Amino acid sequence: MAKDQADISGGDNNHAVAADQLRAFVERIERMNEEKSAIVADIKEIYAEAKGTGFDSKVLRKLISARAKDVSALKEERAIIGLYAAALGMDEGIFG
Amino acid sequence: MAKDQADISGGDNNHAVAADQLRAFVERIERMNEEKSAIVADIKEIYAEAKGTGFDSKVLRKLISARAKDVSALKEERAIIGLYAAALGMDEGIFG
Amino acid sequence: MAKDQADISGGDNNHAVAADQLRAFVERIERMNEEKSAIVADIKEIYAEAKGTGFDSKVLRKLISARAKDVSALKEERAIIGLYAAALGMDEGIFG
Amino acid sequence: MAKDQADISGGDNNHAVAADQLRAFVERIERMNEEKSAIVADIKEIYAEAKGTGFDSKVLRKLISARAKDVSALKEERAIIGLYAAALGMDEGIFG
DNA sequence: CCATCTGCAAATTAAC
DNA sequence: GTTAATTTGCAGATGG
Repeated sequence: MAKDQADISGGDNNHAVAADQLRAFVERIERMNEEKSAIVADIKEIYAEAKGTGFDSKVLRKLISARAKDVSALKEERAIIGLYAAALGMDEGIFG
Repeated sequence: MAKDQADISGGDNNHAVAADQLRAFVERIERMNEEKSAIVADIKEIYAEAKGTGFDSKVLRKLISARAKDVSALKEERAIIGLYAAALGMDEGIFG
Repeated sequence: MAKDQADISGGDNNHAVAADQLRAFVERIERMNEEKSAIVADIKEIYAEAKGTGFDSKVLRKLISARAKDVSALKEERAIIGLYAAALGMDEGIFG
Repeated sequence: MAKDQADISGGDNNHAVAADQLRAFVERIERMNEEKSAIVADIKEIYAEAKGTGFDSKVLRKLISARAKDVSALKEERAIIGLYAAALGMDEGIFG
């Protein structure tokens, strides 16, 4: 077995070490997943609060996703310009 | 207009108030969305680190999602797929 | 068991009927999947041909996806306008 | 310019030729993309029909994707997950 | 409350 | 082999 390879195949003395490593990774990921779930719950709450204040949450969602898309659309546009510039042998740097 | 209803339509000065409220909600949600993205990126990093240590990240994901689910529900699902497979004369052993 | 429910649970005489139905659905889907794969392969071929003619396939892909996005962006825009119109109690029909 | 290179940059009359070629490639690809979309829609319809007949479409999807894969690879994967689960002291029964 | 549907995340797949 | 892109699958949200 390569030395940079975790051993979980059992039978020999590296077993425990790999199991501990595995457990550590699993715990870290599960901890982060919990944090993520908490944030998702918070976001849901804010939408509910907005709804209670009279805002249509569907419209609000569209608005926010539209704003997010504007940003990614801008990046996309620059990427396309860069590609065409490269295709034409231009210096892409001039676009910032 | 009901007093608990945000004003986003009228022709009076409540416009500004509703607009401020809306802006506040949008900012709060976008802030939380950024936090969520950061966490998702962190999780991705941990998987990468685990992979670098020799663990199979695909297997790791399946393991973690299995831990998040109810054991009896998992067994139940497998049993149903097994029934379908049997109806087709497939090797039922392959499901897990 | 409800009469509109496929029986794959075994043991009784509806077993064979449901198995035949299941097999038919599986075969239809797998047939369509094959067609889809053939089309995907064809598309790949066209890109290769374009590349052989001197076109940068990466640029070509960007061009085509940008054209596709223009169409969906228009639909999205109309959907948003419709939502706002509805929120304001307007007749959406006037937008076409 | 090499003679097998499409001209999308020069200042001469080959412009028109390259533009026509490009247009032709774009049209062919977009045509195929439409066909692909039609097939995808058809597949979706079949799943809906199967669901209407009482089959669980989620299970059906898993079944079909399993059929598309190599059986020994699937068994191998399950065995590895079992090893990981054992390292964590989980109930391995849910994987096998 | 269920069933449909959109939107997001993950897994596969292709390109380099 | 590794990153990037497409596609599939899932979960959450909305409307009946």
